[in-house]
Amino acid sequence: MADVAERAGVSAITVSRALHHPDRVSERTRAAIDAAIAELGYVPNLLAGGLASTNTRIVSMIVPYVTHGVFADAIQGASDAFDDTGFSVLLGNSGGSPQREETIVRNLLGHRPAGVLVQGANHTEATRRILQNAAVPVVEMGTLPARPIDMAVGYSNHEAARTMTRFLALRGRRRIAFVSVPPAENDRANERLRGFKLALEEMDLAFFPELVFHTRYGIPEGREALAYLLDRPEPPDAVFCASDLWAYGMVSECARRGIKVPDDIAITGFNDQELASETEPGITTIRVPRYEIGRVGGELIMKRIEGLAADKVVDLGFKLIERGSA
Amino acid sequence: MADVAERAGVSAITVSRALHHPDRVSERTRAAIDAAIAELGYVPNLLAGGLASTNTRIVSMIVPYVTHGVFADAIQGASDAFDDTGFSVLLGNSGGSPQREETIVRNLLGHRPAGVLVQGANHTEATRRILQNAAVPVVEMGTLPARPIDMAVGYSNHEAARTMTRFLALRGRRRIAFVSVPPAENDRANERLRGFKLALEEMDLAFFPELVFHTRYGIPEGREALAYLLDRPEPPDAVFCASDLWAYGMVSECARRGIKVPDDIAITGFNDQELASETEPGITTIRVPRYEIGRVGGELIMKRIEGLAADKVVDLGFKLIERGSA
DNA sequence: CTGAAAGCGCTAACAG
DNA sequence: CTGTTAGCGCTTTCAG
Repeated sequence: MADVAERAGVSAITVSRALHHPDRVSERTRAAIDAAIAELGYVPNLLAGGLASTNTRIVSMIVPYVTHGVFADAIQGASDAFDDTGFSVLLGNSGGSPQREETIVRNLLGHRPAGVLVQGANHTEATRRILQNAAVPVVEMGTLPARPIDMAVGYSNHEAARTMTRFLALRGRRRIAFVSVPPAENDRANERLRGFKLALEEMDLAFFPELVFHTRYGIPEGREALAYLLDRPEPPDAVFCASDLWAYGMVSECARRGIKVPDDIAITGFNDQELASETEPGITTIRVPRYEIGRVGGELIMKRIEGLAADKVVDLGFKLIERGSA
Repeated sequence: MADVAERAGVSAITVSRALHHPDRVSERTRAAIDAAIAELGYVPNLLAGGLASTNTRIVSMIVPYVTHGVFADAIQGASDAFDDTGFSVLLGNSGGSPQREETIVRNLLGHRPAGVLVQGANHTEATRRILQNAAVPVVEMGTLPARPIDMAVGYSNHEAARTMTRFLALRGRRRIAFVSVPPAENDRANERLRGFKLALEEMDLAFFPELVFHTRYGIPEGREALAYLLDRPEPPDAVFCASDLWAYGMVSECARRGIKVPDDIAITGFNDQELASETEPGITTIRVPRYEIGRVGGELIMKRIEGLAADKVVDLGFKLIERGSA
């Protein structure tokens, strides 16, 4: 910056001002500075700027996996929200472990981000404390936490699961299976299970522990889940899948086995990914605002950075998409 | 850090050493410092550290889209490569535009990353210059550029497309259609088209401009492409899809229309995404090292940061996966 | 509209 | 093994 200043015949602070508040600098000096910057290929050192101003253009974002379509969409949403603001996303992925999340949060906060976006509300107590003390806007994404760290944007996994389960019950289903990841790992999964159980209770249906199947994400895993469930002494007449991938595997496996969906068995998904409309019949599922969660999360952060008031908890809702598999 | 030093009864530099070179500090003072850090909840300011040492633990990564599975895998790979190193990924997404990429590169370099990972080799001249002058390791991912900026990791899109096209020709296909994004946008697409044309020539087959279809990524777009191609006066006997999504749409559309794959028409994909094995018949496609590209890219950066020699260009190869659709 | 001085929080280099 | 000094490149504050 000193070089630029010298070449433009001004002091460093004037260069700084030309960069951040072009209107506070005369047109002539600004032109000279711009020319000098271009000639020298000057790239401002954001570390120095951030240090001096205690004020960066970094937003940290922590997700469990980048490869899971739901989170990739959220990252894209946040990234888009920062378009043309000069803000960038500093990414961390926790692999779904609150312990790793804590390590990552600690590390990412070292970069003094202007805000933090974090997936879910399942944090260690230390993570909560650290984030609260960080004195930057924090958005928890994807759920509506009872006790938000700061802000949150998402939808109610509990209500979504409840809605879907009631839908199945109202269609006359009596033995509803539940397929999910191990709930200990994952607060979304927990919420969905709670909503599922509540709906069963409300509809006077029994909960069958032997019809609960935990597995990893994936289409083949859906097939395995179906095989397992059909092997029970009393198989289910419906399956609530907590992800479309499993539902896809099941519907395609049913086609292969000649099992009629939804006549013989109803199958529902979750997330409404691109796949969900590709089976025959299409998968009845819950559409969630994957991209919008990241986008609105980013916007909430930006609002607060600009000193504006921002909502504490934004419920983006969900939608039951009926396609034929239930 | 001053507070920590005071509380531990040492100077700031000793705290710094305890953090970065624990073995250069006596066990007692280290314990005292660790205690002080824990009590105070001290989070080191990486901006100050980076400024003082001209040495950050940030690696910038620029991809066209986060939501495209291929790039999401690469991000995950790079992120995993940095596990337990304290390095983080600073993400930029260009939307596929070299012009936007230039803006992003400029911005991300301001954070003085220790390395840069960038998708593809299709950059503006200014981007090339800026990256070369940045004096940090740079890895171009996903292609094997003729004129790499610094390092590269990927596979030959040209050879992959050529291999697949020859495969179709050897199976007796004569009128091979080509479905891709508009090539101007995208160097991978360009490379694939070149490989496709070369193979046609080698196999004494004609290239039919009317059998080239450009569209966006997506399953429905695959269906549209198929409809278009079947509507030609002389329809193709094979379709080379530059992405599995289109191939998926086509194979499922063929099933719907009662067209026999591969007897009536052969269909091939590219990337080997999860979908590719889900159609009936499965999609014959090119498996590319999506995750490994990010992973190895990250490792190359790390090697160079550690002062080790690193390969200039790493060819991770590709593999033709034969599944039945061709 | 422009500048001088001071300092952001840390680490390199040198000393002891 | 520990400390002192100086300075990284920028912005804040206060002047002019």
